[in-house]
Amino acid sequence: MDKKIKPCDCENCEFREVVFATLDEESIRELCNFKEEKSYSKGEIINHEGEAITDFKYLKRGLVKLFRSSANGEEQVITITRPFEFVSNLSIFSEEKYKYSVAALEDSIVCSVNLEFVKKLLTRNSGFAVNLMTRISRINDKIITQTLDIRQRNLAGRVAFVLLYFTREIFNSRVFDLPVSRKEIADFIGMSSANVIRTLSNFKRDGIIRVYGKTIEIADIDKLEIISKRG
Amino acid sequence: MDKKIKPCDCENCEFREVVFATLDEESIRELCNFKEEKSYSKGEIINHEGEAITDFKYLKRGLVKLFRSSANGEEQVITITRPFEFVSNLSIFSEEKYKYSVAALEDSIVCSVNLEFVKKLLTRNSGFAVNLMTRISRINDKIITQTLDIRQRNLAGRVAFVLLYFTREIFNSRVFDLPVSRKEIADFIGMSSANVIRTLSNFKRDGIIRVYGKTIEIADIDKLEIISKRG
DNA sequence: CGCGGCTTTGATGTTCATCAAGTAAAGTGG
DNA sequence: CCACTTTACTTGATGAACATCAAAGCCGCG
Repeated sequence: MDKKIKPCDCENCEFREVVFATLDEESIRELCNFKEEKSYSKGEIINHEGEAITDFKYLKRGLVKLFRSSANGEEQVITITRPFEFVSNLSIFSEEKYKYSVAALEDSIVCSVNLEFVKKLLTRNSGFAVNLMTRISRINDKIITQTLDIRQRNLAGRVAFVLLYFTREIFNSRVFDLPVSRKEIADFIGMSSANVIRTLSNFKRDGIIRVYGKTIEIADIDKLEIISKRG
Repeated sequence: MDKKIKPCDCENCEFREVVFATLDEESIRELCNFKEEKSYSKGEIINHEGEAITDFKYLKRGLVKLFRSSANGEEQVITITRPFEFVSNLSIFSEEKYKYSVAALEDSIVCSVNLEFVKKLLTRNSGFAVNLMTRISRINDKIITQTLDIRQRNLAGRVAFVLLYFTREIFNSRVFDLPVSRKEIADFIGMSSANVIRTLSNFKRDGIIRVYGKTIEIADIDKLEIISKRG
Protein backbone atom coordinates (compact mmCIF):
# COMPACT_ATOMS: atom_id res chain seq x y z
CA MET A 1 0.00 0.00 0.00
CA ASP A 2 1.38 3.33 -1.14
CA LYS A 3 1.02 5.65 1.82
CA LYS A 4 2.18 9.24 1.65
CA ILE A 5 1.83 11.81 4.36
CA LYS A 6 1.52 15.21 2.78
CA PRO A 7 2.04 18.64 4.28
CA CYS A 8 -1.03 20.38 5.60
CA ASP A 9 -3.09 22.07 2.92
CA CYS A 10 -6.59 21.56 4.20
CA GLU A 11 -7.38 25.27 4.21
CA ASN A 12 -7.32 25.28 0.43
CA CYS A 13 -8.54 21.79 -0.23
CA GLU A 14 -11.39 21.70 -2.72
CA PHE A 15 -13.06 19.15 -0.52
CA ARG A 16 -13.34 21.62 2.30
CA GLU A 17 -16.40 23.27 0.81
CA VAL A 18 -18.21 19.99 0.66
CA VAL A 19 -18.39 19.01 4.31
CA PHE A 20 -15.99 21.16 6.25
CA ALA A 21 -17.37 24.49 5.12
CA THR A 22 -18.59 25.51 8.54
CA LEU A 23 -15.38 24.74 10.39
CA ASP A 24 -13.37 27.69 11.61
CA GLU A 25 -9.70 28.11 10.74
CA GLU A 26 -8.50 26.68 14.02
CA SER A 27 -10.54 23.50 13.64
CA ILE A 28 -9.27 23.13 10.10
CA ARG A 29 -5.67 23.37 11.25
CA GLU A 30 -6.36 20.86 13.96
CA LEU A 31 -8.01 18.63 11.39
CA CYS A 32 -4.85 18.80 9.33
CA ASN A 33 -2.77 17.36 12.10
CA PHE A 34 -5.07 14.38 12.29
CA LYS A 35 -5.26 13.98 8.57
CA GLU A 36 -3.48 11.41 6.46
CA GLU A 37 -3.60 11.45 2.73
CA LYS A 38 -3.08 8.07 1.13
CA SER A 39 -2.79 6.97 -2.47
CA TYR A 40 -4.25 3.75 -3.72
CA SER A 41 -3.54 2.33 -7.10
CA LYS A 42 -6.14 0.71 -9.28
CA GLY A 43 -7.37 -2.51 -7.75
CA GLU A 44 -6.26 -1.82 -4.19
CA ILE A 45 -8.64 -2.26 -1.30
CA ILE A 46 -9.31 0.91 0.68
CA ASN A 47 -11.65 -0.54 3.31
CA HIS A 48 -12.13 -4.15 4.18
CA GLU A 49 -15.54 -5.50 5.09
CA GLY A 50 -15.46 -6.63 8.72
CA GLU A 51 -12.54 -4.49 9.85
CA ALA A 52 -12.92 -1.97 12.64
CA ILE A 53 -13.79 1.56 11.61
CA THR A 54 -11.18 3.87 13.08
CA ASP A 55 -11.13 6.67 10.56
CA PHE A 56 -13.43 9.00 8.77
CA LYS A 57 -12.39 8.69 5.14
CA TYR A 58 -13.32 10.56 2.03
CA LEU A 59 -12.31 10.23 -1.54
CA LYS A 60 -10.34 13.19 -2.79
CA ARG A 61 -9.53 11.94 -6.24
CA GLY A 62 -10.22 8.79 -8.25
CA LEU A 63 -12.98 6.27 -8.64
CA VAL A 64 -14.09 3.51 -6.28
CA LYS A 65 -16.54 0.69 -5.98
CA LEU A 66 -18.45 -0.19 -2.84
CA PHE A 67 -19.16 -3.90 -2.54
CA ARG A 68 -19.71 -6.83 -0.24
CA SER A 69 -18.74 -10.47 -0.58
CA SER A 70 -20.94 -13.43 0.21
CA ALA A 71 -19.85 -16.64 1.87
CA ASN A 72 -19.35 -18.45 -1.42
CA GLY A 73 -17.03 -15.77 -2.75
CA GLU A 74 -19.57 -13.92 -4.88
CA GLU A 75 -19.44 -10.16 -4.94
CA GLN A 76 -22.29 -7.68 -4.93
CA VAL A 77 -21.34 -4.22 -6.12
CA ILE A 78 -23.39 -1.65 -4.24
CA THR A 79 -22.32 1.44 -6.12
CA ILE A 80 -19.51 2.99 -8.13
CA THR A 81 -18.69 6.57 -7.34
CA ARG A 82 -16.45 9.60 -7.71
CA PRO A 83 -15.16 12.03 -5.11
CA PHE A 84 -17.48 14.42 -3.32
CA GLU A 85 -20.42 12.18 -3.97
CA PHE A 86 -18.82 9.78 -1.59
CA VAL A 87 -18.01 10.54 1.99
CA SER A 88 -16.27 7.82 3.90
CA ASN A 89 -17.87 4.49 4.35
CA LEU A 90 -21.58 4.49 4.91
CA SER A 91 -21.75 2.67 8.17
CA ILE A 92 -19.29 5.01 9.81
CA PHE A 93 -21.79 6.40 12.29
CA SER A 94 -23.95 3.36 12.61
CA GLU A 95 -21.56 0.46 12.95
CA GLU A 96 -18.33 -0.55 14.65
CA LYS A 97 -17.07 -2.45 11.68
CA TYR A 98 -17.24 -1.90 7.94
CA LYS A 99 -20.22 -3.65 6.46
CA TYR A 100 -18.96 -3.15 2.94
CA SER A 101 -15.58 -3.04 1.26
CA VAL A 102 -14.25 -0.23 -0.88
CA ALA A 103 -11.78 -0.73 -3.72
CA ALA A 104 -10.08 1.70 -6.08
CA LEU A 105 -11.14 1.36 -9.72
CA GLU A 106 -8.70 4.06 -10.79
CA ASP A 107 -5.67 5.39 -8.95
CA SER A 108 -7.25 7.25 -6.06
CA ILE A 109 -6.43 9.57 -3.21
CA VAL A 110 -8.16 9.17 0.12
CA CYS A 111 -8.05 11.45 3.13
CA SER A 112 -8.32 9.84 6.54
CA VAL A 113 -9.15 11.62 9.75
CA ASN A 114 -9.33 9.93 13.10
CA LEU A 115 -12.97 9.17 13.73
CA GLU A 116 -12.95 10.19 17.37
CA PHE A 117 -11.65 13.58 16.39
CA VAL A 118 -14.40 14.00 13.81
CA LYS A 119 -16.96 13.10 16.45
CA LYS A 120 -15.47 15.74 18.69
CA LEU A 121 -15.79 18.27 15.89
CA LEU A 122 -19.39 17.22 15.42
CA THR A 123 -20.32 17.93 19.00
CA ARG A 124 -18.40 21.18 18.93
CA ASN A 125 -19.95 22.44 15.74
CA SER A 126 -23.51 21.54 15.01
CA GLY A 127 -23.46 23.25 11.61
CA PHE A 128 -20.88 20.72 10.62
CA ALA A 129 -23.07 17.96 12.01
CA VAL A 130 -26.12 19.07 10.05
CA ASN A 131 -24.02 19.46 6.94
CA LEU A 132 -22.54 16.00 7.26
CA MET A 133 -25.91 14.48 8.05
CA THR A 134 -27.36 15.96 4.87
CA ARG A 135 -24.44 14.65 2.89
CA ILE A 136 -24.70 11.12 4.28
CA SER A 137 -28.44 11.07 3.76
CA ARG A 138 -27.99 12.10 0.17
CA ILE A 139 -25.49 9.33 -0.51
CA ASN A 140 -27.74 6.76 1.07
CA ASP A 141 -30.70 8.05 -0.88
CA LYS A 142 -28.75 7.82 -4.08
CA ILE A 143 -27.73 4.24 -3.43
CA ILE A 144 -31.25 3.17 -2.56
CA THR A 145 -32.74 4.90 -5.58
CA GLN A 146 -30.11 3.43 -7.86
CA THR A 147 -30.74 -0.05 -6.52
CA LEU A 148 -34.48 0.31 -7.07
CA ASP A 149 -33.91 1.71 -10.55
CA ILE A 150 -31.81 -1.29 -11.45
CA ARG A 151 -34.19 -3.79 -9.91
CA GLN A 152 -37.03 -2.39 -12.00
CA ARG A 153 -35.36 -3.09 -15.31
CA ASN A 154 -34.80 -6.16 -17.42
CA LEU A 155 -31.41 -7.26 -18.66
CA ALA A 156 -31.07 -4.87 -21.59
CA GLY A 157 -32.53 -2.02 -19.56
CA ARG A 158 -29.99 -2.59 -16.81
CA VAL A 159 -27.03 -2.53 -19.15
CA ALA A 160 -28.37 0.60 -20.83
CA PHE A 161 -28.87 2.17 -17.39
CA VAL A 162 -25.32 1.45 -16.29
CA LEU A 163 -23.86 2.76 -19.57
CA LEU A 164 -25.83 5.97 -19.13
CA TYR A 165 -24.62 6.14 -15.56
CA PHE A 166 -21.00 5.92 -16.68
CA THR A 167 -21.38 8.39 -19.49
CA ARG A 168 -23.33 10.96 -17.47
CA GLU A 169 -22.42 10.64 -13.81
CA ILE A 170 -18.95 9.18 -13.86
CA PHE A 171 -17.14 10.35 -16.97
CA ASN A 172 -19.31 13.14 -18.28
CA SER A 173 -18.33 12.10 -21.78
CA ARG A 174 -19.73 10.08 -24.63
CA VAL A 175 -16.44 8.16 -24.88
CA PHE A 176 -14.84 6.53 -21.89
CA ASP A 177 -12.66 3.67 -20.73
CA LEU A 178 -14.69 1.10 -18.85
CA PRO A 179 -13.28 1.19 -15.32
CA VAL A 180 -14.63 -2.25 -14.46
CA SER A 181 -14.64 -5.75 -15.86
CA ARG A 182 -17.74 -7.26 -17.44
CA LYS A 183 -17.98 -9.40 -14.33
CA GLU A 184 -18.08 -6.32 -12.11
CA ILE A 185 -20.86 -4.81 -14.18
CA ALA A 186 -22.70 -8.09 -13.76
CA ASP A 187 -22.19 -7.95 -9.99
CA PHE A 188 -23.44 -4.37 -9.99
CA ILE A 189 -26.65 -4.93 -11.87
CA GLY A 190 -27.36 -8.47 -10.68
CA MET A 191 -26.96 -10.63 -13.75
CA SER A 192 -24.46 -13.07 -15.23
CA SER A 193 -21.35 -11.75 -16.93
CA ALA A 194 -22.10 -13.80 -20.04
CA ASN A 195 -25.35 -11.94 -20.47
CA VAL A 196 -23.76 -8.56 -19.85
CA ILE A 197 -21.38 -9.34 -22.69
CA ARG A 198 -24.14 -10.63 -24.90
CA THR A 199 -26.18 -7.49 -24.34
CA LEU A 200 -23.19 -5.26 -25.08
CA SER A 201 -22.64 -7.24 -28.28
CA ASN A 202 -26.24 -6.65 -29.27
CA PHE A 203 -25.89 -2.92 -28.62
CA LYS A 204 -22.76 -2.96 -30.77
CA ARG A 205 -24.51 -4.88 -33.55
CA ASP A 206 -27.39 -2.37 -33.46
CA GLY A 207 -25.04 0.60 -33.70
CA ILE A 208 -25.92 1.91 -30.25
CA ILE A 209 -22.37 1.71 -28.94
CA ARG A 210 -18.91 1.25 -30.40
CA VAL A 211 -16.36 -0.81 -28.53
CA TYR A 212 -12.57 -0.63 -28.86
CA GLY A 213 -11.23 -2.94 -26.19
CA LYS A 214 -11.96 -1.26 -22.87
CA THR A 215 -13.00 1.95 -24.59
CA ILE A 216 -16.68 2.51 -25.14
CA GLU A 217 -18.31 5.15 -27.28
CA ILE A 218 -21.99 5.87 -26.93
CA ALA A 219 -23.07 6.21 -30.54
CA ASP A 220 -26.81 6.60 -30.06
CA ILE A 221 -27.64 7.92 -26.62
CA ASP A 222 -31.32 8.41 -27.46
CA LYS A 223 -31.77 4.76 -28.34
CA LEU A 224 -29.93 3.82 -25.15
CA GLU A 225 -32.26 6.07 -23.21
CA ILE A 226 -35.29 4.38 -24.74
CA ILE A 227 -33.98 0.93 -23.86
CA SER A 228 -33.22 2.08 -20.33
CA LYS A 229 -36.71 3.52 -19.92
CA ARG A 230 -38.58 0.64 -21.47
CA GLY A 231 -36.55 -2.17 -19.87
CA MET B 1 -57.71 11.17 7.84
CA ASP B 2 -58.16 10.81 11.55
CA LYS B 3 -56.21 13.63 13.10
CA LYS B 4 -56.05 14.09 16.85
CA ILE B 5 -54.07 16.66 18.71
CA LYS B 6 -53.13 15.24 22.04
CA PRO B 7 -52.01 17.03 25.19
CA CYS B 8 -48.31 17.37 25.69
CA ASP B 9 -46.71 14.26 27.15
CA CYS B 10 -43.36 14.27 25.41
CA GLU B 11 -41.42 14.25 28.68
CA ASN B 12 -42.57 10.72 29.31
CA CYS B 13 -42.85 9.45 25.76
CA GLU B 14 -41.07 6.17 25.25
CA PHE B 15 -39.75 7.54 22.01
CA ARG B 16 -37.86 10.24 23.78
CA GLU B 17 -35.00 7.94 24.67
CA VAL B 18 -34.51 6.99 21.07
CA VAL B 19 -33.60 10.32 19.50
CA PHE B 20 -34.47 13.06 21.91
CA ALA B 21 -32.46 11.73 24.83
CA THR B 22 -30.01 14.60 24.87
CA LEU B 23 -32.60 17.36 24.80
CA ASP B 24 -33.06 19.35 27.97
CA GLU B 25 -36.48 19.78 29.59
CA GLU B 26 -37.06 23.17 28.06
CA SER B 27 -36.40 21.96 24.54
CA ILE B 28 -38.70 19.04 25.14
CA ARG B 29 -41.50 21.32 26.25
CA GLU B 30 -40.92 23.51 23.23
CA LEU B 31 -40.94 20.41 21.06
CA CYS B 32 -44.30 19.53 22.51
CA ASN B 33 -45.84 22.75 21.31
CA PHE B 34 -44.74 22.00 17.79
CA LYS B 35 -45.80 18.42 17.96
CA GLU B 36 -48.85 16.86 16.41
CA GLU B 37 -49.83 13.30 17.02
CA LYS B 38 -51.90 11.77 14.25
CA SER B 39 -53.60 8.42 13.88
CA TYR B 40 -53.72 6.57 10.63
CA SER B 41 -55.82 3.52 10.06
CA LYS B 42 -54.69 0.54 8.12
CA GLY B 43 -54.18 1.37 4.47
CA GLU B 44 -53.91 5.13 4.86
CA ILE B 45 -51.06 7.02 3.27
CA ILE B 46 -48.82 8.85 5.73
CA ASN B 47 -46.46 10.47 3.24
CA HIS B 48 -46.98 10.91 -0.45
CA GLU B 49 -44.08 10.55 -2.86
CA GLY B 50 -43.47 13.94 -4.50
CA GLU B 51 -45.04 16.09 -1.80
CA ALA B 52 -43.03 18.74 0.00
CA ILE B 53 -41.38 17.69 3.23
CA THR B 54 -42.50 20.07 5.94
CA ASP B 55 -42.36 17.90 9.01
CA PHE B 56 -40.04 15.60 10.81
CA LYS B 57 -42.15 12.51 11.42
CA TYR B 58 -41.62 9.38 13.40
CA LEU B 59 -43.68 6.32 13.96
CA LYS B 60 -44.85 5.98 17.55
CA ARG B 61 -47.01 2.92 17.18
CA GLY B 62 -48.03 0.63 14.35
CA LEU B 63 -46.49 -0.81 11.22
CA VAL B 64 -45.73 0.87 7.91
CA LYS B 65 -44.38 0.19 4.48
CA LEU B 66 -42.06 2.44 2.56
CA PHE B 67 -42.55 2.27 -1.19
CA ARG B 68 -42.36 4.05 -4.48
CA SER B 69 -44.55 3.85 -7.56
CA SER B 70 -43.32 3.69 -11.12
CA ALA B 71 -44.89 5.44 -14.09
CA ASN B 72 -46.91 2.40 -15.11
CA GLY B 73 -48.45 2.07 -11.67
CA GLU B 74 -46.22 -0.66 -10.33
CA GLU B 75 -45.08 -0.46 -6.76
CA GLN B 76 -41.71 -1.27 -5.27
CA VAL B 77 -41.76 -1.86 -1.55
CA ILE B 78 -38.53 -0.62 -0.03
CA THR B 79 -39.01 -1.85 3.50
CA ILE B 80 -41.58 -2.71 6.12
CA THR B 81 -40.89 -1.50 9.60
CA ARG B 82 -42.00 -0.90 13.17
CA PRO B 83 -41.60 2.13 15.42
CA PHE B 84 -38.22 3.19 16.69
CA GLU B 85 -36.52 1.50 13.79
CA PHE B 86 -38.11 4.13 11.64
CA VAL B 87 -37.47 7.81 12.02
CA SER B 88 -39.36 10.00 9.63
CA ASN B 89 -38.91 9.66 5.95
CA LEU B 90 -35.42 8.93 4.76
CA SER B 91 -34.90 11.86 2.48
CA ILE B 92 -35.84 14.37 5.15
CA PHE B 93 -32.41 15.98 5.30
CA SER B 94 -31.40 15.37 1.75
CA GLU B 95 -34.40 16.32 -0.33
CA GLU B 96 -37.13 18.91 -0.60
CA LYS B 97 -39.77 16.41 -1.53
CA TYR B 98 -40.53 12.89 -0.44
CA LYS B 99 -38.87 10.39 -2.73
CA TYR B 100 -40.89 7.53 -1.30
CA SER B 101 -44.37 7.08 0.07
CA VAL B 102 -45.24 5.67 3.46
CA ALA B 103 -48.46 3.79 4.18
CA ALA B 104 -49.86 2.28 7.37
CA LEU B 105 -50.09 -1.52 7.33
CA GLU B 106 -51.70 -1.56 10.77
CA ASP B 107 -53.42 1.26 12.61
CA SER B 108 -50.55 3.57 13.42
CA ILE B 109 -49.68 6.67 15.37
CA VAL B 110 -47.27 9.19 13.94
CA CYS B 111 -45.73 12.20 15.64
CA SER B 112 -45.03 15.24 13.50
CA VAL B 113 -42.73 18.08 14.39
CA ASN B 114 -42.14 21.07 12.19
CA LEU B 115 -38.95 20.41 10.29
CA GLU B 116 -37.55 23.90 10.68
CA PHE B 117 -37.88 23.60 14.42
CA VAL B 118 -36.02 20.30 14.41
CA LYS B 119 -33.26 21.86 12.37
CA LYS B 120 -33.06 24.63 14.94
CA LEU B 121 -32.76 22.02 17.68
CA LEU B 122 -30.02 20.33 15.72
CA THR B 123 -27.89 23.44 15.53
CA ARG B 124 -28.56 24.20 19.17
CA ASN B 125 -27.70 20.76 20.40
CA SER B 126 -25.03 18.82 18.60
CA GLY B 127 -25.49 15.77 20.79
CA PHE B 128 -28.95 15.53 19.34
CA ALA B 129 -27.49 15.95 15.86
CA VAL B 130 -24.97 13.14 16.32
CA ASN B 131 -27.64 10.95 17.82
CA LEU B 132 -30.01 11.54 14.95
CA MET B 133 -27.27 11.06 12.39
CA THR B 134 -26.42 7.68 13.87
CA ARG B 135 -30.05 6.73 13.81
CA ILE B 136 -30.60 7.72 10.20
CA SER B 137 -27.41 5.98 9.12
CA ARG B 138 -28.54 2.83 10.82
CA ILE B 139 -31.89 2.86 9.06
CA ASN B 140 -30.28 3.42 5.72
CA ASP B 141 -27.76 0.69 6.38
CA LYS B 142 -30.53 -1.68 7.25
CA ILE B 143 -32.42 -0.95 4.09
CA ILE B 144 -29.37 -1.36 1.89
CA THR B 145 -28.36 -4.61 3.58
CA GLN B 146 -31.88 -5.96 3.34
CA THR B 147 -32.08 -5.12 -0.34
CA LEU B 148 -28.77 -6.85 -1.02
CA ASP B 149 -29.84 -9.85 1.03
CA ILE B 150 -32.99 -10.19 -1.02
CA ARG B 151 -31.23 -9.67 -4.33
CA GLN B 152 -28.83 -12.50 -3.53
CA ARG B 153 -31.54 -15.09 -3.16
CA ASN B 154 -33.68 -17.09 -5.54
CA LEU B 155 -37.44 -17.21 -5.37
CA ALA B 156 -37.82 -19.70 -2.53
CA GLY B 157 -34.96 -18.10 -0.60
CA ARG B 158 -36.63 -14.71 -0.83
CA VAL B 159 -39.95 -15.92 0.48
CA ALA B 160 -38.17 -17.76 3.30
CA PHE B 161 -36.21 -14.60 4.06
CA VAL B 162 -39.30 -12.44 4.26
CA LEU B 163 -41.13 -14.95 6.47
CA LEU B 164 -38.17 -15.01 8.83
CA TYR B 165 -38.14 -11.22 8.77
CA PHE B 166 -41.78 -11.09 9.81
CA THR B 167 -41.45 -13.72 12.49
CA ARG B 168 -38.24 -12.32 14.01
CA GLU B 169 -38.08 -8.60 13.39
CA ILE B 170 -41.69 -7.56 13.04
CA PHE B 171 -43.84 -9.84 15.19
CA ASN B 172 -41.37 -11.62 17.39
CA SER B 173 -43.62 -14.66 17.26
CA ARG B 174 -43.87 -17.93 15.40
CA VAL B 175 -47.53 -17.18 14.63
CA PHE B 176 -48.63 -13.92 13.08
CA ASP B 177 -51.20 -12.28 10.85
CA LEU B 178 -49.67 -11.31 7.54
CA PRO B 179 -49.87 -7.51 7.45
CA VAL B 180 -49.56 -7.36 3.68
CA SER B 181 -51.12 -8.90 0.61
CA ARG B 182 -49.31 -11.49 -1.47
CA LYS B 183 -48.90 -8.78 -4.06
CA GLU B 184 -47.14 -6.55 -1.57
CA ILE B 185 -44.76 -9.32 -0.63
CA ALA B 186 -44.06 -9.74 -4.34
CA ASP B 187 -43.36 -6.01 -4.68
CA PHE B 188 -41.07 -6.20 -1.68
CA ILE B 189 -38.91 -9.09 -2.84
CA GLY B 190 -39.14 -8.42 -6.56
CA MET B 191 -41.11 -11.32 -7.98
CA SER B 192 -44.58 -12.02 -9.33
CA SER B 193 -47.43 -12.50 -6.88
CA ALA B 194 -48.36 -15.79 -8.54
CA ASN B 195 -44.96 -17.16 -7.65
CA VAL B 196 -45.09 -15.85 -4.09
CA ILE B 197 -48.32 -17.76 -3.67
CA ARG B 198 -46.91 -20.84 -5.33
CA THR B 199 -43.88 -20.81 -3.08
CA LEU B 200 -46.04 -20.38 0.02
CA SER B 201 -48.16 -23.31 -1.16
CA ASN B 202 -45.02 -25.42 -1.52
CA PHE B 203 -43.91 -24.48 1.98
CA LYS B 204 -47.34 -25.46 3.23
CA ARG B 205 -47.23 -28.75 1.37
CA ASP B 206 -43.80 -29.50 2.86
CA GLY B 207 -44.99 -28.77 6.39
CA ILE B 208 -42.74 -25.73 6.80
CA ILE B 209 -45.58 -23.33 7.46
CA ARG B 210 -49.27 -23.57 8.30
CA VAL B 211 -51.69 -21.10 6.80
CA TYR B 212 -55.12 -20.13 8.14
CA GLY B 213 -56.27 -17.29 5.92
CA LYS B 214 -54.10 -14.33 6.78
CA THR B 215 -52.61 -16.10 9.76
CA ILE B 216 -49.29 -17.83 9.27
CA GLU B 217 -47.57 -20.22 11.62
CA ILE B 218 -43.94 -21.09 11.13
CA ALA B 219 -43.91 -24.83 11.75
CA ASP B 220 -40.29 -25.59 10.91
CA ILE B 221 -38.11 -22.56 11.35
CA ASP B 222 -34.91 -24.54 10.85
CA LYS B 223 -35.97 -25.71 7.42
CA LEU B 224 -36.99 -22.17 6.55
CA GLU B 225 -33.58 -20.99 7.67
CA ILE B 226 -31.90 -23.54 5.41
CA ILE B 227 -33.96 -22.47 2.43
CA SER B 228 -33.22 -18.82 3.15
CA LYS B 229 -29.47 -19.52 3.37
CA ARG B 230 -29.26 -21.75 0.36
CA GLY B 231 -31.50 -19.73 -1.91
C1' DC C 1 6.25 -17.56 -27.01
C1' DG C 2 3.37 -19.73 -23.92
C1' DC C 3 0.56 -19.34 -19.91
C1' DG C 4 -3.51 -17.56 -17.43
C1' DG C 5 -7.11 -14.60 -17.08
C1' DC C 6 -10.73 -12.01 -19.24
C1' DT C 7 -13.89 -11.99 -23.05
C1' DT C 8 -16.95 -13.78 -26.53
C1' DT C 9 -20.39 -16.80 -28.62
C1' DG C 10 -23.44 -20.67 -29.08
C1' DA C 11 -26.13 -24.39 -27.14
C1' DT C 12 -28.80 -26.03 -23.42
C1' DG C 13 -31.65 -26.12 -19.44
C1' DT C 14 -33.71 -23.85 -15.41
C1' DT C 15 -36.11 -20.41 -13.35
C1' DC C 16 -39.39 -17.41 -13.34
C1' DA C 17 -43.15 -14.24 -15.38
C1' DT C 18 -47.28 -14.26 -17.72
C1' DC C 19 -51.75 -15.77 -18.94
C1' DA C 20 -55.99 -17.81 -17.97
C1' DA C 21 -59.61 -19.68 -15.42
C1' DG C 22 -61.51 -20.73 -11.29
C1' DT C 23 -62.32 -20.13 -6.13
C1' DA C 24 -62.55 -17.75 -1.92
C1' DA C 25 -63.07 -13.65 0.60
C1' DA C 26 -64.30 -9.13 1.46
C1' DG C 27 -66.61 -5.07 0.68
C1' DT C 28 -71.25 -2.64 -0.99
C1' DG C 29 -75.79 -1.32 -1.54
C1' DG C 30 -80.52 -2.54 -1.10
C1' DC D 1 -78.57 -9.62 6.37
C1' DC D 2 -78.47 -11.16 1.81
C1' DA D 3 -77.40 -10.73 -3.10
C1' DC D 4 -74.10 -8.60 -5.81
C1' DT D 5 -69.71 -6.89 -7.09
C1' DT D 6 -65.24 -6.55 -6.69
C1' DT D 7 -60.85 -7.73 -5.15
C1' DA D 8 -57.55 -11.06 -3.51
C1' DC D 9 -55.96 -15.58 -3.86
C1' DT D 10 -54.86 -20.09 -6.03
C1' DT D 11 -53.34 -23.43 -9.51
C1' DG D 12 -51.87 -25.16 -13.89
C1' DA D 13 -50.03 -24.51 -18.45
C1' DT D 14 -47.04 -22.01 -21.44
C1' DG D 15 -43.32 -19.39 -23.07
C1' DA D 16 -39.80 -15.91 -22.33
C1' DA D 17 -35.93 -14.42 -19.97
C1' DC D 18 -32.02 -15.53 -18.05
C1' DA D 19 -28.15 -18.58 -15.94
C1' DT D 20 -25.06 -22.04 -16.78
C1' DC D 21 -21.87 -24.69 -19.36
C1' DA D 22 -18.45 -25.33 -22.70
C1' DA D 23 -15.20 -24.18 -26.22
C1' DA D 24 -12.70 -21.01 -28.53
C1' DG D 25 -10.40 -16.36 -29.22
C1' DC D 26 -7.92 -12.49 -27.45
C1' DC D 27 -4.72 -9.95 -24.75
C1' DG D 28 -1.31 -8.78 -21.41
C1' DC D 29 2.64 -10.35 -19.00
C1' DG D 30 6.48 -12.93 -17.51
